[in-house]
Amino acid sequence: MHTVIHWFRRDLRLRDNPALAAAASASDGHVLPLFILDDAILSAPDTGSARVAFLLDSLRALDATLRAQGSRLIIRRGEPRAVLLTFAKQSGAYGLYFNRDYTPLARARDTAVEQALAEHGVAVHTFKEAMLVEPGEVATKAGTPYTVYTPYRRQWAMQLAHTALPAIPAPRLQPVPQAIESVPLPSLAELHRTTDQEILPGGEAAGQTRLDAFIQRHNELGLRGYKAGREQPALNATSRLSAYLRFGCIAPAACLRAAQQLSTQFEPGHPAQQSIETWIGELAWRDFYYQILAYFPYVLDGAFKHQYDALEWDNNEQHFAAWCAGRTGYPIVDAAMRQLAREAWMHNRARMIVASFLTKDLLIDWRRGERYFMRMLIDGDHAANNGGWQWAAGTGTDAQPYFRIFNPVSQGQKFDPQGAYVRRYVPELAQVPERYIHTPWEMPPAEQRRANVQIGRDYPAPIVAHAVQRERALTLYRQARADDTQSGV
DNA sequence: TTTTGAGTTGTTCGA
DNA sequence: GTCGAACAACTCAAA
Repeated sequence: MHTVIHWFRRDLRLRDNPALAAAASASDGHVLPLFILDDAILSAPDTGSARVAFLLDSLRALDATLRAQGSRLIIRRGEPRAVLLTFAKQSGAYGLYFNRDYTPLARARDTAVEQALAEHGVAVHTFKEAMLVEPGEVATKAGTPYTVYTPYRRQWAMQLAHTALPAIPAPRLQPVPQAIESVPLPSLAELHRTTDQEILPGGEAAGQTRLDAFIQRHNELGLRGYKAGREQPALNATSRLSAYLRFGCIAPAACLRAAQQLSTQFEPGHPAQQSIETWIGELAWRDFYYQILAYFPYVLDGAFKHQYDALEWDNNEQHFAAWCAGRTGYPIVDAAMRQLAREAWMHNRARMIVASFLTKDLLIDWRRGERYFMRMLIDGDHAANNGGWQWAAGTGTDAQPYFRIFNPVSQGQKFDPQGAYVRRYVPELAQVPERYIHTPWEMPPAEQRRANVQIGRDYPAPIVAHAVQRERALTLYRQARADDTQSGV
């Protein structure tokens, strides 16, 4: 026997999978494809049902693809280290292959696994897959990790410029011996979960189809029009690949390759080039925040800039509940929160608006919002979610954001000018005239009657006054900085 | 070592 | 309505 194990984790695909390809070539296709349902993750408060549903769907798709070529996905349940030890012993595998993960918990888990298996004579091989440029591959001249995006991005691009990204085909795998047991893939209900959220179809084929469509679309809804279209949450002008990237249904390398390939079809200086660059920048942001988390794991518990741990939040529970429910009285905020509840996904512009609103208007601790997002989002990713929230809260890596307090009215007017996004997700306001769509509380009573909505009854009046809260937030942040200077940290 | 330029995504005020 | 300046001071990265 010369069997090896490929441990699927966040790489639920066959193509462009370096660990899987290496496992197949080392074993002449005698690969045992394994996924471990880890109860610690499944029952974590951060783990929402939408994400579990997407995971299960992706696992089903993976199993179907494997079966089509005579193999199958082996499912086990339990603590990964113990499961892998038993599984390696039972199967007689001499090697374990997996792609690297970078969150603190994942790294601790993987180190323990490597150690335990090495002690039992199983060689462990790990690969770069989830990131395009790993921590350590770029550093400042001083040898420190980058904490500012722009210079990071420059180096990141230089690094990639002399890295080949050849497509890795799906390997041919030999059938898994009958004797190898697998637990059946549980349903969502069997995991004691339900969701009424509209979940995207999981799996490699669905992800690839989505990427192809985004690359090929010729109007402002595709990659070539991304730079302009991406700013309007009412348009489906983003790739919406986040969940597929989150679970590795699509490879970041495949995304970059597709973008670079499209770029060759346009002259330098063509407007499409800017769109392509902007979108590649999003892949760089992803790596940037992974890298920040890898080097500064404390960001999961507190502010990247320590002085902002001292912020004295209001943390008003009723305000938090209203924010979650999409009943703040600010239409763009409420539309976004209802999109999240309905679709387990939110447009990126909208994420910034609601995050700014929670922290700067409601003065609620960004970690409350971070946790809620993690629970609700189909693409919830610890690194990216944390980075986004810290950015919005002004506690993160960005250098000068203290005055960047979004005005929920002007953001709405700027990025949802006709109110199409608001009308789609806040049906109470569907008939409100354009003039009032982002300020419904200013509608005279007669106008409210015509629009079939009474503010304060059918739709809330604003729960806070933006101008007042903005000043309070500025004072709060000023205070935290002043305290910090005084304490001499 | 010291210095210099710059920092994802904004808002408001006053001319 | 449009436009430019102001909004703290600080830290990072590189020369």
